[in-house]
Amino acid sequence: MVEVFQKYLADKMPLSDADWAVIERVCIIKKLRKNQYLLQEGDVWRYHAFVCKGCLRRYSIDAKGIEHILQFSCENWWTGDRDSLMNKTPSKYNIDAIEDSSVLVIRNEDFEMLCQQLPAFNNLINQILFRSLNASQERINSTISLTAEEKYLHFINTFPLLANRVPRHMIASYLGITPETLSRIKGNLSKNKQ
Amino acid sequence: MVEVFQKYLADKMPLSDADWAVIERVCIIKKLRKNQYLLQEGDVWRYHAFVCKGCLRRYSIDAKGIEHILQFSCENWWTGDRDSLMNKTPSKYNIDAIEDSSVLVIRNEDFEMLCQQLPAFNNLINQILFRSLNASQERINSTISLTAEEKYLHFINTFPLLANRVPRHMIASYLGITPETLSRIKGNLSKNKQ
DNA sequence: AAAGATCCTTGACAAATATCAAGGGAATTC
DNA sequence: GAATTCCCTTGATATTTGTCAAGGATCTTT
Repeated sequence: MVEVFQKYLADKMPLSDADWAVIERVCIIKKLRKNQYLLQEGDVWRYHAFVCKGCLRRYSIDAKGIEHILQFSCENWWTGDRDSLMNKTPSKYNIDAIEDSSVLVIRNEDFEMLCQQLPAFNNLINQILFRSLNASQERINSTISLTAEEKYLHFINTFPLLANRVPRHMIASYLGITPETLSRIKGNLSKNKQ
Repeated sequence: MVEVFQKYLADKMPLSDADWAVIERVCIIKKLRKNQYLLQEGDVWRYHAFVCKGCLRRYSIDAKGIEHILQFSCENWWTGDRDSLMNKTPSKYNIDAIEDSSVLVIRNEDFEMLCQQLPAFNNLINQILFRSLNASQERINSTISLTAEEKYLHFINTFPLLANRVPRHMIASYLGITPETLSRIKGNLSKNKQ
């Protein structure tokens, strides 16, 4: 499974055998069954996590017990809770597997060592941070400016494979609408397409 | 005006006279009048911008001509468009001043030089990035999980000074609701407080 | 000081979305 | 294979929010 990570890195940065040896040494593979937690609310998160296979979701549970999905992560995406990681505070989020998954995790101290020893790795991580931030800002923009229907269309255009892979009620949660509303939107779109 | 930036840096990292001399050399101060643009949609953004005095907002305009405010930035906050900056693409956003303001900008190539020459500066910038990302994620979470009233309460609790400083219709835009809805929410909250 | 522009609130009505309930089909578990 | 669970859709109704219009207060410009 670590080969997935190796290929991912090699696609994005120069990766010598020596570099890979340093990285491989600190990689830990976790296999998760469907519905199994990677992180539970209240725990302190201590890793950087890369999805080798499968799909995860990060969500919060509000005072009424309703789940709100903040993020999906499938192959080649990163997941975790940087706030808990950096501040060493209990996380407000849960991360669990939507299907059986394999996740590669690296402890934060090992990760920082990699960033110091391997400038190309550090640059890659900085780029990923930038892209994460930009994606977050773009998502805020679409969340405050689009109707529910526009949000759904934006989602299926942006993540077509994901849209066919996760349950509709989870997509609804991610979009901040109810499953019934999403069902009606899909019905309306089908009607108009004919 | 650059002293504001100097004090901000000194509060957050060790800052020798030599360090400050290197930084001061690449600082540019821009004075903006109320409503004057720092960035206009379609332009390519080329700076990192720090607000020394005043208040700015970053917003998009949708297909119907409606403004959606993504972010406010007042004293000691950073602003800009990293997507446009990094990809050298035309920005989808506008940034303008809500009141007369002074903004310190640094060209990206100078900024990168500072990050390379001054490790403490680089660390500070990384921390700021982390905090920006965490704040964005937290905002997405609250945007998909809270009612309009809860959003407003969250906003005035999180940014009490800002809430008294920017027009209500801009707060409504930032929260993704209409000014009329915000007015009714405020009225309801006043009624319930009695 | 007056005129004009902007901000904000309120009323009436419309539209979008949520809530609740029910039921059918598919997937999962035993 | 049967029972159970989960997923999804649909109908009816309630609630929240948006739209449009109007008017008063405040701020800005002349």
